[in-house]
Amino acid sequence: MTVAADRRAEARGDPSARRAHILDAAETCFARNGFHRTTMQDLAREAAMSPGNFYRYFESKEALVLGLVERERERGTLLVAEMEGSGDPRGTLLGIIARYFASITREAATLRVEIWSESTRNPDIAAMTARTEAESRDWFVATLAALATAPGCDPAGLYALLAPLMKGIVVGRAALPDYDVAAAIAQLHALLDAGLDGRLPAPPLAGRHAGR
Amino acid sequence: MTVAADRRAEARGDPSARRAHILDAAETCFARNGFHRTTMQDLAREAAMSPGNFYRYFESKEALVLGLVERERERGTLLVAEMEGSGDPRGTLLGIIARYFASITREAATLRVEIWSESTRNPDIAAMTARTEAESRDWFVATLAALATAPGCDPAGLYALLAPLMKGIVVGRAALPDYDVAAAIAQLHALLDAGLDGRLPAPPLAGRHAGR
Amino acid sequence: MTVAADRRAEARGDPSARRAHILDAAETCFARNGFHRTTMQDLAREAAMSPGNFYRYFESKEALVLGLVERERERGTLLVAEMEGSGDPRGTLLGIIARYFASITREAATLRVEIWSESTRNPDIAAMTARTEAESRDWFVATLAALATAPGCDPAGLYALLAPLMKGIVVGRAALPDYDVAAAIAQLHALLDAGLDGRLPAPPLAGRHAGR
Amino acid sequence: MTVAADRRAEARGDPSARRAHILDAAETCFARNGFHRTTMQDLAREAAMSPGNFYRYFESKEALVLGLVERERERGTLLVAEMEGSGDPRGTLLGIIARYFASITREAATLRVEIWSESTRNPDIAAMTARTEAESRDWFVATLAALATAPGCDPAGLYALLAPLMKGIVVGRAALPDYDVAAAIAQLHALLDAGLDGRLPAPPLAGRHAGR
DNA sequence: CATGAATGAGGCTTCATTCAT
DNA sequence: GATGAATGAAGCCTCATTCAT
Repeated sequence: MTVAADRRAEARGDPSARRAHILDAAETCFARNGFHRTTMQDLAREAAMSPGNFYRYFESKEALVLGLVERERERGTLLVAEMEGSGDPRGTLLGIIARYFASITREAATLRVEIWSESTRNPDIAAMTARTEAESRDWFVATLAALATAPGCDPAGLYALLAPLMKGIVVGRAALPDYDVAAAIAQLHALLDAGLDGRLPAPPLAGRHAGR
Repeated sequence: MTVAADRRAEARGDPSARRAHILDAAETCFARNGFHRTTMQDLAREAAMSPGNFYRYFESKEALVLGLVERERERGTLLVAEMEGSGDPRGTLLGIIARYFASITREAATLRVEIWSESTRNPDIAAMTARTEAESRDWFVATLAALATAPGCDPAGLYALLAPLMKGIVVGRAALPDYDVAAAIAQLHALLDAGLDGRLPAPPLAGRHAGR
Repeated sequence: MTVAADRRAEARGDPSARRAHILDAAETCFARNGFHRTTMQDLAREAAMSPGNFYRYFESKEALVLGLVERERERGTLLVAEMEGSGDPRGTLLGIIARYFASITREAATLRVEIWSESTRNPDIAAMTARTEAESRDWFVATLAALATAPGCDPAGLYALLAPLMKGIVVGRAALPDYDVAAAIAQLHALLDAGLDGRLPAPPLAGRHAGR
Repeated sequence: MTVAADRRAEARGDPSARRAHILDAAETCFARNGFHRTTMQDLAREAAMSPGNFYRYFESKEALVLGLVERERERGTLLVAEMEGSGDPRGTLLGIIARYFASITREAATLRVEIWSESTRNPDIAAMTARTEAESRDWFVATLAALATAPGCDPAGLYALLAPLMKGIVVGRAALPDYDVAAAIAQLHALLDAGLDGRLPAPPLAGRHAGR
């Protein structure tokens, strides 16, 4: 299919393709300049579309961020489902970590931090972020439990370690130009192995089950 | 200096007290509503000061964030110096972690994420953040080395684990309403102990040297 | 023509039926929300028609108001002609007054005020309004003259009283939620009777001839 | 006082002078082009003021209309109070009618119709219009009662005639270029005299007391 | 003929910054 | 020094109108 045909197909009818196209542009712009420094004009230029047209697909500029977060969540779900089909649980786990935290581009990391920041101001985004986090935790804990190689492994406890670790790596990637992601990931892998092997000491007191 | 004297100094022209007062207001406002949603009018109200007056002490609204980050860095340096005087290195380490990551309020965490986000847009803030991070790392590595209880302890490697972990805890505190900070901190403490005892496996490959 | 046939004619291309259908929708929308607060999308929804289609029948949104005023004028002419066939001049007069001023709905009154307001901005509408007014005056004066029961009756003078009175009743109906139309109409009827009976004093000076 | 000094006095402090200045500009613009066709830029030009500055004195563009209506109401109250001091009730009555309905400029009439039209859309303006109407009615009825020269005079009934008559004259003045205000006013005066003399027949049925 | 997606000018409003007092 | 009224450049969004299908 030619590019022109592709454009026409996109331009015609299919609203979800249109939405996706807009979200692509928003992703690019927000990652590049941040939500607050991106104007609807910037977006229009990036999406090769008039400003007014956005509002046929999204209620407001804020709704674009929400759409972005939602799409990211769906993509995660899809990716997991896809990789789980491979029948290699450990590979899937490492793959997910790699995809979402290790080999993340600086722009993507920046966008992630931006979204966490918006989460603290916008209830809708906060809700979507919480949902993503909950789904992520459920999957991780289940997967860690399945991969545990020793009875001493505490999947929930391990996730309580992994989750902030992964988030912190994203922050480092975004905010520190010289951040050594590889080193952090190597440490994370070693930690993961140790955890699955039951070689990580449980914390002394209660509180070993993460979150609510 | 008494509080009254302090107030008087502030009421009259002591520029550094004035700056501090303004930064206090900025901290409050930015933590409450975020940088982009705080207007100079908000700031003026919070600081009980005319909007025009800010510009005698700070170049611009952006400079306020920079001032905030700088002050935070100085405060960290001061706090460390103070606590190290106690002659209890382990207590100092745990105290610093508690002060900056464990017992952080939600507002403070939010502000921290906000600043990380701004770091990705504003080179001055990025530089200041990088400097803070470098100083933090140096101190942590030195302190971990001093506290190591076994030859297998790898201070730099341990820091490569602790640093993102702590950042991630801040993100969780800020972006997830139900985040269980206590559980994460308990895990961190256990990890720290294990690390200092050399019970954490080093990552297989190198990667412990900074680089990109 | 049956309703079904009418619908079919409308569904197919009969342009004048199409125009009427559009004007119906415009009347509904403008009465409900006013000219300036009605969007072409609102109109499209009301008329069950695409926005673009309006422009095949009317030049612009403004032209719709003009069309509305014109239709209203024609309807008035028709109604008068119809009622005059009854051979009851007095009944016709009272009927017209009732139809146009007494039993007017609030929405209709609102629309009338809206149109007067637009008259002051749009020359085309002003011209149409003036024409309607002129025809109305001619008919009223002629009818009053025919109904006069005493030589002292001054039809033109009486109309100079009736015309603003009727307009004012419409304004009251539109702008004052608690306006008592019935009371005003009762007064108007009494006034009309008195005028036809020559019991109304002529104004001292001239001034009964139009002109500015 | 020089114009420059005047400008300075106006520019300095006094917010109510500033509000008045803005309302003057709004009155001019709204009368000239109507509320919906006047942009904040137009207003800014007319008021020799930047667009942003309006919002220090009025919440929104709509609030300007409300301010205008309110000021008009207050002016009416003031004017009445002033004229009543003259000790000539009949002169006061005729003066008020002249001032507000007879010698009204076309622009003023246009603005009045515009406001009636807005009344049907904006509850705040509707409330203010209703209040003005109520005060107007109270004063008219009291004044008519005081001026009645015969026991047969029905002040409330007379007002139910006068009120729409006056409104209708305003509509005519605004919407009909050739409207003969003088003739209408002459009729109104004659009607008023007849009413005060008890020479107007009461309407047959009840309903002789206007509105609620 | 009809559609409805798309356009893009322009409206209202906000807010960082300035400057006369 | 300090004030706070004023500025004016954008920013988000709406909506009459067009035009490819």
